[in-house]
Amino acid sequence: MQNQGLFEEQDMGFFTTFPQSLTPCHPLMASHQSLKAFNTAADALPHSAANLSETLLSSLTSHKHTQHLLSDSGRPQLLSLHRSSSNFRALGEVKECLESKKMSAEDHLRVSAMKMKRIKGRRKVREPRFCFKTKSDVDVLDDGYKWRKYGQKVVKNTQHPRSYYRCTQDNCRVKKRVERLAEDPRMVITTYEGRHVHSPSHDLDDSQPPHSQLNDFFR
DNA sequence: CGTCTTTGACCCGCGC
DNA sequence: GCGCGGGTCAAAGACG
Repeated sequence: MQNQGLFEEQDMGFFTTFPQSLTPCHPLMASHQSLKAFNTAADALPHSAANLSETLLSSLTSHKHTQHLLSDSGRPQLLSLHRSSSNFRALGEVKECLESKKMSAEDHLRVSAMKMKRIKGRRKVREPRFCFKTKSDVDVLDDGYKWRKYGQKVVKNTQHPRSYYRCTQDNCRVKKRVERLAEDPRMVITTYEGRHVHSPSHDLDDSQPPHSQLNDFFR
């Protein structure tokens, strides 16, 4: 999907909930799924929401990690309980959400897509964004990339400030926003904006996909 | 000394 | 036009 001229790309969100006990790999794995779904969904624009939902669901079910879990759905062989449970939960929520079409603000998963909007008189391009909700004590989850904080703001009607981070890599304009849910301060909402043009900054353990694949998440 | 965080100021879009 | 609120900038300080 391209931003051309006077268009503004609007929000596309993909929320999911992860297990309470997190290790560095979990947000990364989860973001893999989210991004895969996100990228596919983004490519689906400007199709209808129904088409998008189908595309999103098929993307999730076709993803190899998910497929592995699905094929073993009776008695899954899991490399990591946390990682796989997050995959499972994400997929389950997508299905539930899409089938019931109940996507309230309380849902842990939210899928939305809107058409491109023409902006008159100014050039405004918004990077693709996606976000997810995590139950965690720490605000900043280790997603393999290095971030520098460049701002903090108290958002109206919330008692917790929102933090703004930029990827420290040169020429990489990816940003992320971190805030705590007003209704449940244990939940951290992380919003990524843009796509990385490089690999994660530190190595991951053997159970992780190779860097080329990781890099592909944000391409 | 280099890097990162903090934080007040500033910018800009939007609603009234 | 004005005020509000979200997002960003940048100077100063903290830290290793």
